Amino acid sequence: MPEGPSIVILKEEAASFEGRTITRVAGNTTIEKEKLLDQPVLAFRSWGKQFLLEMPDFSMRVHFMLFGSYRIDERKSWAEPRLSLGFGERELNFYACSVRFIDIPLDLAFDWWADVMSPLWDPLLARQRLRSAPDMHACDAILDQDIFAGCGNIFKNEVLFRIRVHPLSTMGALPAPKLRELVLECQRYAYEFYEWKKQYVLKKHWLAHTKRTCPRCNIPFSKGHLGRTQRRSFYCERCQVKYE
DNA sequence: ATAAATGTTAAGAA
DNA sequence: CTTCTTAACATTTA
Repeated sequence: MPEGPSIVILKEEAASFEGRTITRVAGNTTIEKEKLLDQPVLAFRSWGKQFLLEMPDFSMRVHFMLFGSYRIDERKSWAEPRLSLGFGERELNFYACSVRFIDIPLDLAFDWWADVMSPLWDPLLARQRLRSAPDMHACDAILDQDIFAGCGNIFKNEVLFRIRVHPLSTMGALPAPKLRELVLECQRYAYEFYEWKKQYVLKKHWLAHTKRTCPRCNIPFSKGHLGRTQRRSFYCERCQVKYE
């Protein structure tokens, strides 16, 4: 469940808890969860793949990593929550995630201009950051949370296929219009991802991720664990241009 | 049924 | 002081 748009959906699902006070705390996390007791949650926010609970004097961050999940007003019968927060008769349950306190104001803790789903998202800044890393491969660039907070491996494969850029293209070699397209497509795909995910049709719209053949040329996709990150790439050698 | 996957971080090595 | 490598975490699906 972990890419940026999924966290935005969680934030919206949790919005009805805003202003409520935490009355019960449980879970197998090793952080000092008792600190949360009697705290009013002022806001639920998200930055990239991180879900944030903002309280008067501190905040909490939940990162779902690869396997994390959550339940609202219900529990998994087969798993103990990492953290369970009771709000009177209602509750939020988080499983298999990483939780951590943040002791500085959230506006200072994160670079809000780097989050592709933030209203403050700044494509110019992203382009500058890409240009300052000319040797960086396209497959690593999209996964870089300092540049594209919220984008994950599905983004990488879908965005590069859509803009016809080979994953091993370097940022320095991309023509300016392509670089611009890459940056804009990351944001555009984020909102498509968000809509499709809400309608439970995300996978149906995958053009490259996990696919075996290229829907444009019908030749087999290439697969490989490319770049610094070694995450799996699905790409078409014929229609995705390698700029190097 | 064994492996691999929408991900990150900490620790140690080079 | 970087930069790289490895392991750890943990659940579901193919």
